[in-house]
Amino acid sequence: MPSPSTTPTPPPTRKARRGTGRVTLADVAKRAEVSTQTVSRVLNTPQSVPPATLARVRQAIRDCGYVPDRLAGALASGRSRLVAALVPTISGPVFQETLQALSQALAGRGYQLMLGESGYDDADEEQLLENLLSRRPDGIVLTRIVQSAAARERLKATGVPVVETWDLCADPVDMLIGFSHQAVGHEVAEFIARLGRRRPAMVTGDDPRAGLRRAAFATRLAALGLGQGQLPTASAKAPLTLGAARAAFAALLDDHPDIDAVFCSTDVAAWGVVTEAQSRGLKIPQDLAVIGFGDLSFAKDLRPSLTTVRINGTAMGEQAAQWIMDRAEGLAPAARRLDIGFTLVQRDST
Amino acid sequence: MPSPSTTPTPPPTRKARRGTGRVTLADVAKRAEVSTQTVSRVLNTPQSVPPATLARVRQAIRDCGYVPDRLAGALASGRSRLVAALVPTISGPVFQETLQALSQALAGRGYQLMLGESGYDDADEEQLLENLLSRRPDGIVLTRIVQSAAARERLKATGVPVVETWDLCADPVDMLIGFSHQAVGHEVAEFIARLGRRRPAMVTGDDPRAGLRRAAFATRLAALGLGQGQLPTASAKAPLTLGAARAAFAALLDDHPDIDAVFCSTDVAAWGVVTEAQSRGLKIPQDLAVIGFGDLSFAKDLRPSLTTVRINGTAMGEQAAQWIMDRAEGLAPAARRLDIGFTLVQRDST
DNA sequence: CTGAAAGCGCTAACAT
DNA sequence: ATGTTAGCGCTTTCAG
Repeated sequence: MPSPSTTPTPPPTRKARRGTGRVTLADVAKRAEVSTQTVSRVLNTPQSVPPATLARVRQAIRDCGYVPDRLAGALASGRSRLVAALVPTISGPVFQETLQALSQALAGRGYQLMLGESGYDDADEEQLLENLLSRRPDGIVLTRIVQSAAARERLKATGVPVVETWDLCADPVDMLIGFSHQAVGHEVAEFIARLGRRRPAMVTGDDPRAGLRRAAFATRLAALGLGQGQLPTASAKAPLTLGAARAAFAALLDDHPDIDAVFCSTDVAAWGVVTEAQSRGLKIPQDLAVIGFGDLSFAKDLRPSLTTVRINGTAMGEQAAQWIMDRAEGLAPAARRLDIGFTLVQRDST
Repeated sequence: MPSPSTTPTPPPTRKARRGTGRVTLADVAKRAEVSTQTVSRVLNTPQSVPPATLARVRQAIRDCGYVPDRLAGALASGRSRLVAALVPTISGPVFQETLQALSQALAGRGYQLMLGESGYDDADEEQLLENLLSRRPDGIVLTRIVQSAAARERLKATGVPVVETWDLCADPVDMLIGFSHQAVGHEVAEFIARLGRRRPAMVTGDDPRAGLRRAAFATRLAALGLGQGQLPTASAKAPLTLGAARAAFAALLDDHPDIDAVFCSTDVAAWGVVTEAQSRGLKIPQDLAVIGFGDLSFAKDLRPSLTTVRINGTAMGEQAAQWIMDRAEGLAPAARRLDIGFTLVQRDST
């Protein structure tokens, strides 16, 4: 069948690619009888378009089933509205509050979260960061301090807004929100002294920050004259599971049956300690005081309810999102730093 | 200081934007004295470049500190290597295994995960999907069946590979991997009958799939002549927390003190039931049989260890990643469908 | 095996 | 208030 007088398909030029077949801005523009620029304005700065045009263009958008290509938009504008978050592990409950707050704060303003899993191992950190950087995120949120010097330099060089969280340090890459793990260790040691316990111990995962808390805890205990030199410690691979914590504590108890207080590196570990202790007929808190870390959602509902160190993960997530979006939109002054502290929540396990 | 004879900055042309100042392919190409094309080949198809050139270009890449812009690459190639995952909530433990498996399988082949949180509410589903689609992902993984008809049509129209997980249905959008929630309900009902329990109940979150399990459970119980008509049920907002489950079960027990078996919509709920029951002096399993759902990592280490329905979340995540990457690379035949089933794991709580 | 040209879909900059 | 032009940084296509 011969085609009508109009030529719907342009005569194929020498080489070059033809479009992907998707509906583009140009299609919408044609339909609404405006320029692509106007359609773009309707999408990005609707207040700069008069109501009549606005309505017409929006109708055209709907008619075409147009979905904007933000990849192309990002390339053209230099803003991806993508934010990368790096967590040691997705399945650990510790950073979930932070992640959730981050994700929600971002989604509310049209940003999208990319998730990267680094493991507790430093080896792949650089590789992973480079992968994320190649996606041109408007910001990167790290749930720890960047370890590798090369990675730190790389990050500084690119100039992406970076927020390090869940820790404090003297020389952050860029922005920093967290608390002092040493201070936690000290405060828990003093708390145990106040309880009158004499033979404290620790059950911990092998991640670096738990190590920081342990060291500070041990030092302050020694200063207070508690324990006998070496702090009895059961260590297991992070992230600790209920079963791993139970097993670790069981072994610890076999070696040191006279322990009367345990500081745990996470609430999950504390839960394991409580479970194991109870199964051996130990009374908590009478025979054994148990202190967790994180104040995860289950801590207050455990039997007995768990004394723990409350960390405001939500605040960190929200603040990180805020800082990054401010920077992306050119509002923020400079590097920022915030110590959000922590709270020792006293419950029935001590 | 006057500049030397060469002109490092080209004279600014009329309008137009100048580069972003970042190192680009062209910079690397200049330094290695090859075309941009060759650099691109080194990055994407190194086997098509002779070793000598390869080495020279790679050196140039290192010297410049070049980080490829995959946003630009995605635009040019039509492949973003971005995969979107939609979960009801980040903080729920149920989908974590799936997410983690997905993330790892993707990362291993250079793909990146984008995370979207839909809530258990259907209202924002379309909005959220459209947001994700505008990022041009190479695939979308959903941890449930798409509810809204409009969203289903939209997804089908775009042609993005879609994997629906954690459920089965007659008419999937595209690919499907999951199990039958009805079958779970039936099997648990029969199991309870075999245990000889006469007064079963349910503690459940208010999400649709838990509802499916409950309905099937209730129907089969009735068929088996168990219970007295209405199935005693405590329902609370999903995702259930330890505390919410405790409270819900406490209320249920007040109304129905003679309950002798409880099927819970998640292991967390079961944990709450166990905790509340024990705090009231009930013996498990003697006085009360408790059955969970999910076989989360803590289930086997609870006291008593928890009988539960094991779901292989890792398999779903890995398979979803595989299917999507295969499709993105043009390998896969067509829509696919897989029932991965489930296993009733019998432990000490029954 | 290597390069030149064209263009992916969009937005910034300049014009009107 | 709206249109025109020139790219963003990369890959595809085609030619040597």
